[in-house]
Amino acid sequence: MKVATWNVNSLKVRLPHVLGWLSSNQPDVLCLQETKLEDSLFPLAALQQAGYLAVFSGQKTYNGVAILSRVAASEVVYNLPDFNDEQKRMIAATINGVRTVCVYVPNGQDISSDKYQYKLAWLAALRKWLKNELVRHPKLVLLGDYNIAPEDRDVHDPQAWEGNVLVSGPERAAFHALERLGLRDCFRLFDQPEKSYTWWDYRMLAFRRNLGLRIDHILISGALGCSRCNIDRAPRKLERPSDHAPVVAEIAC
DNA sequence: ATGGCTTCATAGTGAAGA
Repeated sequence: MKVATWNVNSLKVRLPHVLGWLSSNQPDVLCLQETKLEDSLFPLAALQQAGYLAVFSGQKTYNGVAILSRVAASEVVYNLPDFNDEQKRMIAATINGVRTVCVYVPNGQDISSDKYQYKLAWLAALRKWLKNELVRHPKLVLLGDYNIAPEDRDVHDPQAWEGNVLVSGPERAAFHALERLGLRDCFRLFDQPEKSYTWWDYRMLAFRRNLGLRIDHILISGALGCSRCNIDRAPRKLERPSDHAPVVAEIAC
């Protein structure tokens, strides 16, 4: 099963890119983040025409997540249970017998801000919920924009980023706590090119200079295997791109 | 260079992202 995750930074603006990417790559599942669309505006018809069904949880202006799939999704959960959250950042569904969890982890803005505390609380709630979810669904994949670069090699300039959100100790500890639930980072199961990133700032010609971070990830539970995982930089080269690139993995039961 | 883009809300600028 080919699965992918992509922070599209507005599905309204990026719909042509998404449709083009689906057509060229033919994934079984594509998780989207930052759709920035109310549910009533979700482009179901256009996606259906491309051969995909969708479940989604969106809001105006910010956040919003969706799971596109060739076959129907079941047992859909919207938002983290037991975590009071206005922001639409999680959707989970079972597809082909695999529990598929799509997340848009808070950015955190700055380690001194309330948003950083919200980010850490959100990650703790995610971990707590996943621990139970893994008991009920041993075959589980967690895809999304984690807004965490797990290691220094995931950062173009670790010194410049030191002390910043996305790389701080507590955020990385939260990522490794997910790994301690038995989840494995598909990307690091294989030899990968050095300086592999999934996000590049729109400013400073960052993409052209490859000044990026690897913050979008696909984690799989122990009951699943992975035969391939890569970052697709192609959509980042298009006109009016998202600032994130898709991550793709081939997983098997 | 505490930002050099981009999106979205708006109707001239400001928040937020990462």
